[in-house]
Amino acid sequence: MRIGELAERAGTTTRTLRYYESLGLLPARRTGNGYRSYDEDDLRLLQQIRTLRDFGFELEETRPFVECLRSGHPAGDSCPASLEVYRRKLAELDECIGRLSAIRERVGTQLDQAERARARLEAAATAPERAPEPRCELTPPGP
Amino acid sequence: MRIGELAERAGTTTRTLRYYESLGLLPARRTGNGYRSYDEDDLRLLQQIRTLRDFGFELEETRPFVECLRSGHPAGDSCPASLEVYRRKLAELDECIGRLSAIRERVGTQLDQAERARARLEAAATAPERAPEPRCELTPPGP
DNA sequence: GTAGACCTTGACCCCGACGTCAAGGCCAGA
DNA sequence: TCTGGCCTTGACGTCGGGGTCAAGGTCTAC
Repeated sequence: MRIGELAERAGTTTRTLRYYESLGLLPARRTGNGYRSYDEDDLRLLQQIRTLRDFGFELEETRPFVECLRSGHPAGDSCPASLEVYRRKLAELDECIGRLSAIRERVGTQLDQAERARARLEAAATAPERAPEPRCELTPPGP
Repeated sequence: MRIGELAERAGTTTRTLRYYESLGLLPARRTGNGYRSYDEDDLRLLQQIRTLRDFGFELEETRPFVECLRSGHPAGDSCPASLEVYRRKLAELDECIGRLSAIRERVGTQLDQAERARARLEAAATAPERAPEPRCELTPPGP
């Protein structure tokens, strides 16, 4: 199948497939006229990539899974390297959730205090204290 | 005081202050020779901005707090607009934490299954199911 | 008068994962 | 033959929050 069909079947765009190819993540064979040519196995690789991306994996982190599938394993996570990525991701998720929860706590406290201050029609205290270094990206997915 | 001193006292850089000025977030007066000139109030505004940024607020989200302080209120969160931002942020945090927790769950499950499959020396099942649309940025803060 | 420590604006660079042209090649149907 | 729909490569834009020059102006101390 050609690039347009693969993109459609995987629910993505041709631009994305060319980008993956440029990373060496999903190389394509070529037909006589230079068109990219894909088969059902490529679709499976692509689905693996998209699935992991939906889980918040970076593209580079999907590479072990793709390699694993390509080397004949039945699932992308049948290989040790993939399991290692899973574990790293779990740790990352835990840390991120922990940070966000701590911030949530502090923001909630600030809101409570500020609301009470307004309710009492009193001047609020000074600015909130400086947090040590809590940064996880919070921005929701772009349009 | 001039830009260098303000930057140092706030623990940031002159570049950052010029950037904030370009956004209209922290405008500066000018002395005769064109140098930027700041006072203690500007330091307070800047501290408010940095504090909120440490909480993961985007710069635009700090604007209501800064406006609030500039209009004479004792704290940046003394104004309704600021409280509104607090509430939005709380909702955002809750959603983000929820998403990440759900993903954590799924990744954990995947890992368990894959590990058990390997332990049994059996082939794992097919690729993990497609998640609906769970994207929070997970990347840790840059260096 | 001159070093050097500050300041000015302008411009380009970074990250990730693509989106969005632009200019042109290939192929099928009417 | 021509139109329209695919495909190709290449190059630039996006977003946030600044970093990092470069070329030059200003002030203070010696």
